[in-house]
Amino acid sequence: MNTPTASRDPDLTRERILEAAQALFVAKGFAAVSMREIAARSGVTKSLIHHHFGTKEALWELVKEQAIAAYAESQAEELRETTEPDAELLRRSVRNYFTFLSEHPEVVRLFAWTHLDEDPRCGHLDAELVRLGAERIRQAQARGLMRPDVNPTHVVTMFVNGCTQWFTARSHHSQWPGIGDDQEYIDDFLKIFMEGLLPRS
Amino acid sequence: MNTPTASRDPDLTRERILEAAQALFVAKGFAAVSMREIAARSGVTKSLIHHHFGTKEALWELVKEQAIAAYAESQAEELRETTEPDAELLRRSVRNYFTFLSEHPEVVRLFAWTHLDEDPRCGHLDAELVRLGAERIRQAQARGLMRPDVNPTHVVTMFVNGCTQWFTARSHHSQWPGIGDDQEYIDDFLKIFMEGLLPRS
DNA sequence: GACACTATTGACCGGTCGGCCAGTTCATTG
DNA sequence: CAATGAACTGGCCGACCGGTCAATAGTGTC
Repeated sequence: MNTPTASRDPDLTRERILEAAQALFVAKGFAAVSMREIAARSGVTKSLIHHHFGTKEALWELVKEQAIAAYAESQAEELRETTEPDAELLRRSVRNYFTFLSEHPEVVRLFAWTHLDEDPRCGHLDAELVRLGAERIRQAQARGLMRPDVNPTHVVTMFVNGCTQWFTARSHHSQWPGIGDDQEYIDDFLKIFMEGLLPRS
Repeated sequence: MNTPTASRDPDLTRERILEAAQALFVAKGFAAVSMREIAARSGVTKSLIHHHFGTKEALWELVKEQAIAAYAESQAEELRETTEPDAELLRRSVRNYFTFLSEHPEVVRLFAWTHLDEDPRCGHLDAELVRLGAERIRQAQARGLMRPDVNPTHVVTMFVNGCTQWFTARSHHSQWPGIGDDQEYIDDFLKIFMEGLLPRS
């Protein structure tokens, strides 16, 4: 029988441990989480976590890799749709990126932890994605649809930063007077960003 | 005599402890730093740190407050110069903000840690600064110098985010192909940002 | 039904943690 | 020159840390 009894299901166990570890690491970071906490939350023994994943570091790396993989896959899918590289495509890409982050706060926080660790791996993982995005900007520039006097990679960086930091620093600027919600912010961001990218008349 | 001997100078001692604590907290965050590390780095006993600052949490809060205060003071000084609120003022403000962050990486990192702690205090500390900045944008809009169809607070948020995340996520996008240095990035950022803020013809 | 294998447990290890406290040293005050 | 109080030290506490290990309990195979 390939349906394991409820009492012993290593795959499910691994999954439960990973879920608990992700939730705790996302909330408190690597150093502030103990293996005992993860064990308690996932309902297994600490020893069992070591049995399945080795060290605490290895578990942390796995959690990060999962999040980065989810991010990379989502963005790769986005870029796979080969449309004419024009302003409309860029506007849609920004909106999709923004929506993805809003729906995956765990990715946002794990990225933030990773940045503070100065772990460069997530950088060269999406380098290819950025290269593709920048290439499309370059094409749009060549066709006269966007101003040619800005570095295409900086255009990508600017929109990624504008979206990411909105969610990362939410607790910060949510208290600023007059600030709007997600939709209002990204709408204003796109107004300024897209208008600023147009070629000068 | 009011010049204390070198052997016993509580003010200097406090300062040395604060310096060591800041360096370590900035580099590794609260949870990953031990009181013993801070003691070793500042050349005093662990007990003495407790004597001067109480608990580890209190020391952490003090380090954060110092950084936020340095930031707030720098920006308040910037806004105190009452010039005509036009596009040039905004451009200069962005450059100054960007330069400040590049010269104070410890502030950038402490802000990032604070965001992950979801500590809202830094948000309502600079709320007044943001209010002032947004007010100037509003005036420029009223005079027809900037497009009126964007939330002034979002304009401030957008430039703050664009600058902050550049330094926070440096280890990330420094590996992206074709990325430029600080000056090249902020130049391109300003090209797009300032152009996008102009009123439509 | 015997066997091998792995998931799972609980006890245990050496080490580090933040904090406390009794005692000592020093500078100032009257 | 006491004496008061703050600066400062070293040792200690109980709790918790990540990790190991031998033993147990199921699971699938011949």
